[in-house]
Amino acid sequence: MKFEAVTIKHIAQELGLSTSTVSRALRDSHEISAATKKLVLEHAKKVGFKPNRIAQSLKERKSLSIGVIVSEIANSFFSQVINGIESIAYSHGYTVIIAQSMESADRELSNLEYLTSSSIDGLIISVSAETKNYSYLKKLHERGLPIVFVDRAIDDIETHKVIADNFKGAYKATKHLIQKGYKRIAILSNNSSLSISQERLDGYRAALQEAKIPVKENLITYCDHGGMIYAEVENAMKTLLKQRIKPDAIFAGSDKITTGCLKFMKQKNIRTPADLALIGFSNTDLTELLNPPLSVIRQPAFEMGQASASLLLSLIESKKLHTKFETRIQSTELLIRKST
Amino acid sequence: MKFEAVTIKHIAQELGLSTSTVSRALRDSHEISAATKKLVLEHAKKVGFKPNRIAQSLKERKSLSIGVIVSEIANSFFSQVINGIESIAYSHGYTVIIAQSMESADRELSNLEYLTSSSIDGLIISVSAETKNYSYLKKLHERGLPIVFVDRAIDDIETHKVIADNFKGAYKATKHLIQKGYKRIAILSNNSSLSISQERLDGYRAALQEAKIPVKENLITYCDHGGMIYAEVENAMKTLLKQRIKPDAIFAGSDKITTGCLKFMKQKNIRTPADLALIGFSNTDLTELLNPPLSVIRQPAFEMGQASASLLLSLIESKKLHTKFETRIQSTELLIRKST
DNA sequence: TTGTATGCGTTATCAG
DNA sequence: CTGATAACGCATACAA
Repeated sequence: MKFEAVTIKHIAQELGLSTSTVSRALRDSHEISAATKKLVLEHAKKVGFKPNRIAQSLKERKSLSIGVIVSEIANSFFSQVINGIESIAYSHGYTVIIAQSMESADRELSNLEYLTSSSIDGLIISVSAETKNYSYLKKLHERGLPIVFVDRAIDDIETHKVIADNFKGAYKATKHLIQKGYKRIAILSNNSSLSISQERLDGYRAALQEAKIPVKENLITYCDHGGMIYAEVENAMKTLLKQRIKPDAIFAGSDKITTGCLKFMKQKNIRTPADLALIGFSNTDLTELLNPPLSVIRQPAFEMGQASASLLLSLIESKKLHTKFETRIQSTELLIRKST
Repeated sequence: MKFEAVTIKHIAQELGLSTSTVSRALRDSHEISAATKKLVLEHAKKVGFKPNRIAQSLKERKSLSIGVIVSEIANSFFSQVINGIESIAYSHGYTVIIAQSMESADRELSNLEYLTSSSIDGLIISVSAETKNYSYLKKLHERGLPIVFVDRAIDDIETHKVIADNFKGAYKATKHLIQKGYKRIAILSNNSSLSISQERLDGYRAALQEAKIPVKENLITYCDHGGMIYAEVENAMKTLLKQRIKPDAIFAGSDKITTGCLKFMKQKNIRTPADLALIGFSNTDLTELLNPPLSVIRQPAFEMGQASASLLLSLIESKKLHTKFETRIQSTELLIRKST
């Protein structure tokens, strides 16, 4: 900050003490007399002293701050995750530094370099859909940076991963559609290189196979940026609807894809479920207000954020980030609503 | 970060140079020979040198980071604002530190104290609905901390304020309801101590007065936490609907209040606009997908975030934060949709 | 063109 | 119990 802040030195001068005495008094050291402590503490409060965290960080080699990289803040799933992270971090005296990759591997890398130039104690990341080369991230981890993955993880890096049960979510959603009598269930998947996409596809396939419905490859489409670009969804839908035998139900593989589908269907005047059934991942609470309300798979985003932050803080404090590695899975709920 | 990072000192030793030479070479100083520069730069790249931002901050007395305090991250309006802020900050090499007040004055103060302990170069804040005492904020500003208000400002503090045209937005929305023939238009306002609430109420009153419709105080209700607590909205709605002469239209004064109203009406099976018309502030794109689509007043949240960040950065760089003070108003759009 | 010394604010070590 | 001093990593005024 530009403005003149009160430092330990000022207090020391004004009180005729040494900086070390003041420092110790402020930290409530046992080797300082009660009288001096009282004097220093009262004066410090009076002049509004706040220890300079930057100087503390430099000395202690930690910053009491954690970095968070998500694909997009203005995405209800991620904003809820961040909310959870912030709530835990706040209660432990940590600052949260936010960056967004906008699904770009370049931006992700640049954010990574920036955040890790000795200014964060740990990192929570949901990798971008575009990321193929994670050697930099891996190197950071090997060099000792505590990392926790949330939602989108990299299997190669052995650390905590906080992921919803994507397989089960997708399985249940698909099964639900099957039970409703739908036979030609198409899926608009997120980028195929993401682990969550694979898990969701697996769940989708499993449900179909269980019902002895053949998995048709032409009913599987991909939105490489997770629907962040509406045209992706539009193209996928158009392709699907152009086929000789059209799908009778759609399974949307991400939050943005779900809203994209809704938008598309609205535009084309395709009613759900009458003309085409729709189900998808979604974390916005407005889906229940639609008419008819939309059944969705909701991820426990807030809780996932909280879990990631707790795990990260424990990694930071224990410093044993390679020894006890575990994956936490939190379950996803399928919210069945009238429409689908 | 815990792991051993490469410092200037290491490079200097390995190259048999002094730290100052290395430092200057890295900063491309003109007083360093091309040969040395090349040597240093190449070696630095090879060993993956990243300047320690904490040390730089301590030295330069600035941190290249800005603090952001909003009431709640997982609120579409604010997450869009943050998105805008981050996009500008990123392109200027600044880090964004996020904190949320959850509409609590206490949390706001504690966040403020934390962020300003010499670790941010400037602050963008949307004050909490609960905040009455802003003396701490004012003191910070007087002591030289660059501040920009976004959406919710404090008039007393003379600095940039990025605010949508709330008066016009509310005026247009109310006028629209009047033109549709509604006569008993109720308003669910945000906390009355917020400037935006007053502006919106003024717009509401102006439209009514222009149409010679008397302003009835019993049609004006307040949700003190801006609808963050659903019970607030529920109570307000129940109160309104219990009156002898019920309102025929509702004007919701914030994002959360709007969704709260939608939820309430859904629960009680009150159709809009058939039973009760609804219009409100909202920044979620799902409102257009409702059936019928909901007319809303949308704030240019992303742009407001961008504007705040630009203004803040100019304040930080010019350092003349008290000399040229101005308020930027960005207009709000009223999205007229089928339903209302 | 390069090196030496100093300080940013804090804490820790070592004396006193 | 308290004080002087060094150190964290970097940048710069001052010497050379």
